[in-house]
Amino acid sequence: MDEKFKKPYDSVGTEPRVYEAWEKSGYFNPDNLPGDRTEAFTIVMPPPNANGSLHVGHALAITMEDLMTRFKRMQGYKALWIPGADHAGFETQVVYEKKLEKEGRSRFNMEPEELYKEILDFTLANKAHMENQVRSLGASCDWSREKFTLDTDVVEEVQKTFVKMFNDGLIYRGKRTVNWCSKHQTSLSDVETESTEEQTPFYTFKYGPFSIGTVRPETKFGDKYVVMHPKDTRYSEYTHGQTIDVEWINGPITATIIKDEAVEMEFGTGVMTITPWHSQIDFEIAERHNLDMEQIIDWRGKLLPISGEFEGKKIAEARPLIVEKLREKGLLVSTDEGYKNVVKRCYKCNTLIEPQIKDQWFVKMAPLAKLALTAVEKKDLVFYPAHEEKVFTYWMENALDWNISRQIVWGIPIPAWFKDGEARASLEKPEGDGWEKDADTFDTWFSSGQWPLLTTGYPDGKDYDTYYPTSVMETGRDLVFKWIPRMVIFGLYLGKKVPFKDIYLHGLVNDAKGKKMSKSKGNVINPLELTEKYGTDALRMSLIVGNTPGMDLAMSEDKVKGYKHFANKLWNISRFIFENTEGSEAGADVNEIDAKLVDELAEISADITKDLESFRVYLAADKIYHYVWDRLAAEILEESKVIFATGSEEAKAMRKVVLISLLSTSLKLLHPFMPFVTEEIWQHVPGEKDLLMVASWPS
RNA sequence: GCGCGGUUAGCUCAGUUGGUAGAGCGCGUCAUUGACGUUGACGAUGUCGGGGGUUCGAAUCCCUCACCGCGCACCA
Repeated sequence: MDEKFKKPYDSVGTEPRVYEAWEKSGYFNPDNLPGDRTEAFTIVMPPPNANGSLHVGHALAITMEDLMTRFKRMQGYKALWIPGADHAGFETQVVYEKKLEKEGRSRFNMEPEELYKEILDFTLANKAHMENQVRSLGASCDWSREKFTLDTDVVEEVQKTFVKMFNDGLIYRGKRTVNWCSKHQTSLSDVETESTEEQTPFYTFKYGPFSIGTVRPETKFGDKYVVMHPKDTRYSEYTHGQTIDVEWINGPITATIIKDEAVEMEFGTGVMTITPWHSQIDFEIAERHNLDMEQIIDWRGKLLPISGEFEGKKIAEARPLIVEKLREKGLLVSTDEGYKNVVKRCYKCNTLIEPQIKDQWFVKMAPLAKLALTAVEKKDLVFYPAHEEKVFTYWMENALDWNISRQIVWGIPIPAWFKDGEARASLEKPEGDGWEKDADTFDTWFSSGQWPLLTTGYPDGKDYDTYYPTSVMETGRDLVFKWIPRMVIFGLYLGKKVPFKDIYLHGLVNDAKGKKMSKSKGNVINPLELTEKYGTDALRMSLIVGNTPGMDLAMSEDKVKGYKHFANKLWNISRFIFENTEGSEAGADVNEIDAKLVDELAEISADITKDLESFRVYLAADKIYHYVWDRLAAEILEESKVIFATGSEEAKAMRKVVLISLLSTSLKLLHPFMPFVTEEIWQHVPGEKDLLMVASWPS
């Protein structure tokens, strides 16, 4: 028996050595796997954002994906797990801008090329760091197939997709309302904004013969349309298109009556004026009636000359002054301080989103969403937990056209060209003079939405036929309406098949008290500190056991500690077995009692297999844990002590054989969950030569 | 406002097709140098959120209410 079994299990000394052995074996790459393997099992790693360190949520994802891959690899599949990294356009640019800010710099004083170069260096350094963290979590992914969202071939394919969609009429250039962040100077998609309910004073002003309500007096300078419901009898004396002269903020204006059903008769006075440039609903009304639209607030969030004396003032500063002016003019009817309304903020900097009209590229969602809905109906997509299907369906049924233009440098350039109001999509500059390149980049989701295709070599790479569609998508629950639909849509549109069948969604990892981790609360747990202290296997078990899909997990250090004890328990079980079975090997005949022990474990193993195949990994892990501790250690080993002390030579010999068999099977069953300690012990099991990671699954 | 989830032991949570309530941690008593400084044995604590229904039987299925959490939202 090896001397090291006389000491407690040393995870720190073991893990890097074992990982190196795995990597050297080449088995992470399915092309090198032993045996005759025909069926593929593929997982694409949700590419972590290459702009920071891994958090516990990543550790959970890596663990889940790794255990699925290891299980299938042992079952004899061509198991492929493709790692990657995401440049994470806007996210990374925000991180980098904060860094610049600390250094007293600003991106607005930099040449775009210079900024791009700096962010690239920053990202690549983070990416390398992150990959090592993924390794330390035991990830058995095929590094030779790793992809980065800014790899040349990825960029090219993403751009081709844009051109194809443009030619298919699925992408259009449009002047439409966008979510504008005045701090970051870019438009944002709806999922990049956060809506919060806030208390804002609600003002009612006199507007000619009407009373109109608003929470945003600063947008009202150009309001020259007054809108009411066509069926509102209170205002039946006014007709659509009629003009009236009213006294307003900066003097008299001529207002036009508009009748539109978008107005709620019950709300306020049932009359409103509209600001099409700075409101989605107003924009829609204006479009229906072909009304003028005028910008009131500039891209920096300051008032334009139309505001007269308020020109150049920021909204927050101008609002009370405008209210005061209207009051002095006798136009303020009332102020409701307790009014609550929903405002949108930039999800990164919390700046109030200013709706603005801007020329952007939009993806026409309706026909694509329909593809996704059909796939759900046909059960081509299966959600774990099942109820997430409803969330997915809701989003697909209510999909708004998707703005994919971003006014930032950090991203994949949009291959589009403009000349005299004409817009073209093309990888090359169109023929003729005067074409100007679109300076915008794609929304990150436009590239990551194509990730299952791009990582498997769409459209004609060597892996594409074998590994697309992939088998499982494992990711966070919050991505069910952000990332999943986009992958499904691109998969169906480009690849003609759903990109994956099973969708496993894990919940959030919270702190021990169940509170969301955040830097400001100071309760963030660094996974690598836990692996140093308790071992990666212990961390992995603590993330899996009792963690049902879709449910949030409370992460307590005690739990991790408990599984460190378990790793050591397994270590000592092995020590006992190795000490008492010198010279024996599994495979010889056993008596009836011992055969029953083998059968018992075979039954448990079949049960665990079923759990794993049905994504009940939390049960599978718990079952093997209890077998090893409560059955193997507490009962079988104790009873073996008696046999070794007082039994016949024949009984002793048979018991030795069976103990090796039980240990060997237990190690296999535990391997997907606790790969390091099981692999380390496996190397000392008599008769086993190859790595445990490629041993065949017990049933 | 709409939607989704949760409510089970002190804490964190399991409970897969309805069949006399479970785990880990914590707590209490005792034992133990043992394959295990990280061990073992025994033990206590639950009207399974409230109410109603279906059923021979409900933590589990249906209805309803309450509270907690999350997501979405163009009522100015």
